[in-house]
Amino acid sequence: MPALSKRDQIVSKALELFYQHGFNATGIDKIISEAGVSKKTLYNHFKSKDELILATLRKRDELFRNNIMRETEKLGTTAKERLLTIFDAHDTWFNSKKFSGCMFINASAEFSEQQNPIHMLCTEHKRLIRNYLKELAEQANVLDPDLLAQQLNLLLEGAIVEAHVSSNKQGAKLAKSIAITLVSNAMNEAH
Amino acid sequence: MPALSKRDQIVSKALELFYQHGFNATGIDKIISEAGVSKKTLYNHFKSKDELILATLRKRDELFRNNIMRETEKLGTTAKERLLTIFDAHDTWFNSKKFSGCMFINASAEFSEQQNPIHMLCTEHKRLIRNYLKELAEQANVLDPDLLAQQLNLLLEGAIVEAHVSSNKQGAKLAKSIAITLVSNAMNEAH
DNA sequence: TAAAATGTAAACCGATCTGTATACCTTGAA
DNA sequence: TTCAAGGTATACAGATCGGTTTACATTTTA
Repeated sequence: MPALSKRDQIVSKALELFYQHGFNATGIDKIISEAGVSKKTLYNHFKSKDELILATLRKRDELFRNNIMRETEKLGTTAKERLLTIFDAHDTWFNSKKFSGCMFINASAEFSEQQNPIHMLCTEHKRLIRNYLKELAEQANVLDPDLLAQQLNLLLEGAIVEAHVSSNKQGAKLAKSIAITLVSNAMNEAH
Repeated sequence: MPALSKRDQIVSKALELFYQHGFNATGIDKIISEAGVSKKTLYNHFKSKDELILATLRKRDELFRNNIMRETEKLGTTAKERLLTIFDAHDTWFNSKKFSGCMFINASAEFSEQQNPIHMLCTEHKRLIRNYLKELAEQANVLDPDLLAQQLNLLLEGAIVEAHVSSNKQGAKLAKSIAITLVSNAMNEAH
């Protein structure tokens, strides 16, 4: 049995190509030739390119959140610390090779209709990130966990855009410094 | 003489189509048929599709910044006020019909290589927005205008992404509430 | 009024797109 | 050992892509 199933080979390569070059700019022929798989095999596993994109983004969501959460929780011990170390985790990501922005922001740019299943998956990804922040905020016992989660999420998204569009690697640190104030205020309110 | 030159007809329609459907997803044939112009005319004015995209984004930059600055300065009188009314101006934009995110963030998603001229134009647009914020901050006499400009710019970008990816129309108000704190702190430091 | 510039419509180019079909091969389990 | 499942390679379909060319019409200007 191979290390990766054919399906996983396809998704893995699609993940790489879609992320680096975009969705409309990446053809099926390129994916199959680089994945070393026949076209029939691809269409046996996925009904259409859109289905492949959806499967790819689902995988990306899983990998990305696992990575961010692992890194965040490695760098901070308490929930309060982790509300800030998530910015350091993003900093690491921004400085990684082949960083090309947030794949879900990128997908939303190409599939901008709100009702498009691909766009809806992007919305869901952002909700899950916000929900992770909310859980941390609840554990940190702040007064309004939902508000703090929304605030920090907005800072993260601003930092991601800065990092990608403007190649500004200071975005994460800048966002973190604002976050420190917000977390501090949210804690004081709770006491 | 017509109200619009052929060139302007083309750019105007390209602006609409590229914004709504993306760059790679919008073909030259669609632009010329909707603009009511022959293909030869388009290629007389633009050497290639990439050149048309560049011209379109230059026009978008001009229109967008004019609109945002006019609205910001209509809603606020002093520079300090305007550091906050720019968030209201964005709020109005988010709630406009056919809002599809920031065209420059969208373009950066499809042309993600840093050295690509299209990507570079997006970087420049963001720099000009940040520069406008810096000018306002200088006029408001804050201690570190450049820092405040970077902070507020990051908030604006976070709000834009929230508005587009998550259809969250509260992003502008959320960002503004954070901005109030930042502006207030920046003013105190200066006295 | 004649010439030059700019426009149109449409055919055409070769490449590429998503998706299907055909024919053959390999592999694992009954 | 046979047979079905799932793999390969390749050709093909019909549409569309960016871009060029041709032939003709209109407009502008000298």
